[in-house]
Amino acid sequence: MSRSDHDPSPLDDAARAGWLSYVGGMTQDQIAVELGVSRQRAQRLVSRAMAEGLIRVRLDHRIGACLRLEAELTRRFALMECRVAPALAPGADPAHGIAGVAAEVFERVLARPEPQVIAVGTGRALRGMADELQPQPCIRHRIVSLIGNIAPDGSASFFDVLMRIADKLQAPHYPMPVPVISDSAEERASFYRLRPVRAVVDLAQRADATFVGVGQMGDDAPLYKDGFITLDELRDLQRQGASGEVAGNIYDASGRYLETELIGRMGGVRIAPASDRPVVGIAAGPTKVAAIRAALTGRIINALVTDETTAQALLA
Amino acid sequence: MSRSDHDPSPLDDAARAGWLSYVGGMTQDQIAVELGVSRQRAQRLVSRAMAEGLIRVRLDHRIGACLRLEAELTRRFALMECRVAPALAPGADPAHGIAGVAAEVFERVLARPEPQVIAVGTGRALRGMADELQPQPCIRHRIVSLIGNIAPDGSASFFDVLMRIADKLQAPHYPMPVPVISDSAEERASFYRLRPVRAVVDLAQRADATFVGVGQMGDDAPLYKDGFITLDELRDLQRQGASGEVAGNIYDASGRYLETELIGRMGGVRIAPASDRPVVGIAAGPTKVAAIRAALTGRIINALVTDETTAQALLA
DNA sequence: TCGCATGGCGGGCAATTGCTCAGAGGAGAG
DNA sequence: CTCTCCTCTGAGCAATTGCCCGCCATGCGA
Repeated sequence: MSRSDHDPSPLDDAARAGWLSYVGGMTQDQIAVELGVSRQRAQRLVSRAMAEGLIRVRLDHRIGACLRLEAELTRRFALMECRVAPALAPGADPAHGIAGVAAEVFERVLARPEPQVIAVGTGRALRGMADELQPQPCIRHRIVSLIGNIAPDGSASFFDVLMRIADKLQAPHYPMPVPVISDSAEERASFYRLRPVRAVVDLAQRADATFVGVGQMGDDAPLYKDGFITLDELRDLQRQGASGEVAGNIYDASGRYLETELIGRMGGVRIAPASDRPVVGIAAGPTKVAAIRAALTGRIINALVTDETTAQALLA
Repeated sequence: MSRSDHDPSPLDDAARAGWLSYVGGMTQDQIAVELGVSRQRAQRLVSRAMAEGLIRVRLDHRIGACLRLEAELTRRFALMECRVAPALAPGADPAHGIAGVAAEVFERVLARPEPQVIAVGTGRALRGMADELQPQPCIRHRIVSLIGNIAPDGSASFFDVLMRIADKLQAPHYPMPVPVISDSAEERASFYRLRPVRAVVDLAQRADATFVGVGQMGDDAPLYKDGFITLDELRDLQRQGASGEVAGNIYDASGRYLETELIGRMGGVRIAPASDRPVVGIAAGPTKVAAIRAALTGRIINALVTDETTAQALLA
């Protein structure tokens, strides 16, 4: 087959190989012949296409067991929406399985006819969701960040969820220009006094839908592991009953926000409990069960995307 | 792993196996262990999940060569929209490759904020698109058929595109209660005089977007092969310069509708040329090149989803 | 109750895929 | 100009997958 076109991007070849493999169902030998390369190169291209996330896989069948868990969680915690992804292998990254399902929930919000303001947090699960989103122009919606992404060392973008989502949707987006943790409550307040900051905070607080990860406050709490707080500070929070964290706000086992000097310096927008608009928690994994349950109990989140294993633990 | 749930649907197991395989990336041996079945059964379940269409694969990367073809087609035929899917193996079903791409275009129409009336034709390509659509509730839109689906022998649903789409979208839908071919022009006219029929026809004619297949009029024309017209009638049409067919209306090489006694009996809604709203032709394959080019030339369709090979032929 | 058709199940084998390893080629520093 | 480092390449091999075949259970008619 004469493929006379000059393919400048190396990803083009990968995409083409992935297309032939996944859509065309061709064997790697056939792909190699079609593309005029060696079998090994074809295999590398296909594997690259997968690794680069060029290929998006969705399952159209809702499994009965998951539907039952969704119904039970919805009833028990009076949720506005709930999605349970099938269990993956016990050792696998729990964020991976729920990413696609979370993306479907997000896309449903995008499908609403009215222009939406959508607030997003950060974290591994949100990042996974962003990667699974189907690219589509949605310029009528606005995406706003609930939390700054400036790390203690000044570097940006740990998991830059906002930019990735806005990029896929070509939507206007509003980063939160505030440090995750300021040096003092005064510094935080001075940020919040700035007019542009206030505008973003206002937008976030009146979001039509909110998507957040849920952080746990055990000994390997993300806040501590990512260097936002010290071990001493973590221990102190644990002593005060910290159970979880949503958008940089820490709450106890009943889902009530804690108030400490440290928390007074944290930059995230505080989500008002018991919102009448969906606040979707996206989280799974055995370590997060307590944090998720607390957030559900306190109605900090009123919708949930999780996996089967976590759902069972939440109901146990 | 104790999976104590009773899975009533056999598809549930297939879906779970497919999930573990495609999302979890597990080997069939691991899946077998996880599900507590033999390796062979796991393999059968995974293969079943694929065969039943439970798994939807999309590619997120637009290949440069295809983008160039899209740009050139758009320019040459003054198209409102154009998408070119990468080439598949020469022998493969051309409808398969373009189905996913067509579904993306359709979904973009669904994403419009205003309630849309979407008209659809029939055929293999449309059917493929329907299968690739992502299920999502879109009750604000209406789907209307351009053409009846009553075969000469009275059986319904050759490729019942309308129902499949409406089913996935839970959208109101309007079938066209008219035979594909009536026995006489008078019979056709009497159908069209019925108020419910008129209502559907009106709706179809003012659709905000239209999706149609393109039929060719060679010796193996679908109209003839599916038994809607006889060989003699086909020959007669060919003599009169029939080049293609869209929604049961036949046109010549310059894309002008033909008028014959036979055509006067055909039940499809005639699409007005040069519409100011998108009329998307979904078609690919070497046999269809002439029919597509004619439809483009006559501006019966003003948007196109096709594959690389066909695109090259159209531009040659 | 028996015989036969049907359909699912596991065993085994051939095809396909993924991975590792040694070597080639190219860019950049000295 | 040469050396080194780094990446990419192709070969070979082990793991994985797909498929065919004989077997068994179940259901239906005689």
